[in-house]
Amino acid sequence: MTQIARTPKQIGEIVRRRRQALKQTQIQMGKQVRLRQATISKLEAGEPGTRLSTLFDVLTALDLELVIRPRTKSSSRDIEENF
Amino acid sequence: MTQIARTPKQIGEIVRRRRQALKQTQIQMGKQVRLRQATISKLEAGEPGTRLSTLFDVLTALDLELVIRPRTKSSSRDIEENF
DNA sequence: TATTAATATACTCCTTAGCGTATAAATGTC
DNA sequence: GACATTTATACGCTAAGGAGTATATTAATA
Repeated sequence: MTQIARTPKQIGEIVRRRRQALKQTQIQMGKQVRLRQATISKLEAGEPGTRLSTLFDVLTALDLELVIRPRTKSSSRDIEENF
Repeated sequence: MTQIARTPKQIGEIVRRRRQALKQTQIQMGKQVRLRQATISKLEAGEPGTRLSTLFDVLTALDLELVIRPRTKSSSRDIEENF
């Protein structure tokens, strides 16, 4: 139930899966939080330039929350991969 | 150790506390991930327009990871507060 | 309190998100 | 295959992030 996201692409995937699990369309979601269908499409596609406010709007619509925590041992060794 | 962020401002606070806990300056952090000191300053201040890529860069520098999960009962009742 | 380090602002430039609107391209359904 | 629904793209436009650079403010500390 709790998924780690290390890149915008991963966030997009999580959002998409959740939206589909809730059986909602991008348009329906967009209406709830006043975002265009195109905007949601790009977020799900993993656009790195997506704004934090947009992400939070979407998380709200999907009843998801964001948690920040120290990287776990198992994952922290791939830090360099991001650069 | 694991903190919930529901707004850009809360993310900023979490980032700032973590950075200070690691005894780093905004400049030092910025060098690690090629971000200007000013950019980090704005993120910590809670700029809603901050880009996802910027957030991930910062989380990487601070050895933090982002988790997405369904809202907990205790917190889900304030969803409307975001709108 | 004088000085130094750290953070917040400012200015110009370039790029891009997100808006409205519209349509192409997939995907589903009969 | 035909039609409907959903998602991906496109165009013009406005607003704003982040770059470089520089400086004003605000802590820290001698």
